[in-house]
Amino acid sequence: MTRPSEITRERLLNAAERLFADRGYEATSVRAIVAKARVNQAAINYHFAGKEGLYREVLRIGFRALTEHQLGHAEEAKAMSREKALGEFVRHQLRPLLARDDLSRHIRIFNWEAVRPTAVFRKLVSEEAVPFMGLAIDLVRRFMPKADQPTLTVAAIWLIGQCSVFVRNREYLAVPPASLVLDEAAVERLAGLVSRWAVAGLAQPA
Amino acid sequence: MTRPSEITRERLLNAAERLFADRGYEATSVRAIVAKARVNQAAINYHFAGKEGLYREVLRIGFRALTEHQLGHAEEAKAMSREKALGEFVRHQLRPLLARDDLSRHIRIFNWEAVRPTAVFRKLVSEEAVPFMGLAIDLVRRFMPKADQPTLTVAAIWLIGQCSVFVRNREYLAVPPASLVLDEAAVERLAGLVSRWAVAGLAQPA
DNA sequence: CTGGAATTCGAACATTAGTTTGAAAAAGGA
DNA sequence: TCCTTTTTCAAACTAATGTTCGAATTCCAG
Repeated sequence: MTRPSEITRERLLNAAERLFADRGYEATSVRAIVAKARVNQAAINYHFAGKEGLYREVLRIGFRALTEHQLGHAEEAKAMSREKALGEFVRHQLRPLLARDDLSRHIRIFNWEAVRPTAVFRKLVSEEAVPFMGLAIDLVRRFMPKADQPTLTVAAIWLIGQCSVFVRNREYLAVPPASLVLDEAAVERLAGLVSRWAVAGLAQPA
Repeated sequence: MTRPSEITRERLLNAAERLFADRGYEATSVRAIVAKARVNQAAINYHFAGKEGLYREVLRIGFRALTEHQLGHAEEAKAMSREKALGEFVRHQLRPLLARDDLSRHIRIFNWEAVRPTAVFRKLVSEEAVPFMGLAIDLVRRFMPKADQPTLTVAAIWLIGQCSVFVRNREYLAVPPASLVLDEAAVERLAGLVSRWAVAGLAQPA
């Protein structure tokens, strides 16, 4: 495990994660990545055997971080009321609106995948059998304990959909007609609104 | 207005509309379009002055068809209860899940634009000042008559978001874990679920 | 040190993209 | 029919993409 090569690897992963989060896989060129990482053109192919390999690695890191983050919160979520747990979930999903950290970037990359899944992503999901929607399904189950699996899945997709629409349209929330400021207070308010609406929908009698 | 050239134009518009609806603007190549339309490579540039021009025309047609369709239903919507009106709106938004007609393709193209607006789209919207979300805002206003404009806009985005997530992920609803069949009855059921959930969210006291 | 392996580098490669070109063909009014 | 305009066509062009190449450089155990 030599040191200098690790630096190049790390820079590539870092730069790629940001660009993929901003523009998605296809719209991100290897030249843009190596420029941002300030490494040589051929570095991606040397270290990751191509653009796909680099993306696969970025996805893997994202998977790990997200599942870790979720597992870390799964226990406390169980202790909360279902309403509070859903509120936390929504707040977590809307995090990219405010923060520019690793976790937000991972969520944004997965939002791109929700729009048009890449072959890399689908393969990775099938291989690692990641419980991608597991948390969301567990969550909605607490509101609909007697629902069947398809209904639960639909409800989970529905829940995720109403969060991701804001994340994806981030830039357009700030301009008219929405004209949101998107500071901490505003995102908090937004999370509160969406949570209340979602809870009301899920909690109603079937 | 000569006749044979109109045929080529029409074939291009038709083929382009389908491909843009399936894959979005960037992922659709002019070579794919001319192949599907069975016209010459240079035809797009001759008739529409480039790929962008062709797309602009497709968008214009979509705008017109959708606003017409909406205006046609606006009157009856006002006569309905707000719950019924929202149900119709959701059913309309989910139409691409089932039908493969013009209207569905237009909705799907605008779903692509909701993900990552093209320059063409933004220019067209600003030029023609299309009341794109007007109907959705009117709709949610009936549930929240006292809300301010930003809140109404957020609610409208929220409503559209929870429909479009299903349209965009159409292919993945059919496979596990969702395993939906997506026949007429299933889409009807889905529209019913989403409507009820949305109504419950919007109708609750602020 | 030092010699072989690992890594970096600039250049070139093959492919695909949208567009342009100029000649050929078709169309249609006089 | 003739002649001009419109439309089609095959081919080439320019730019951008991901990848490969071989030489140069750096690294590090012996």
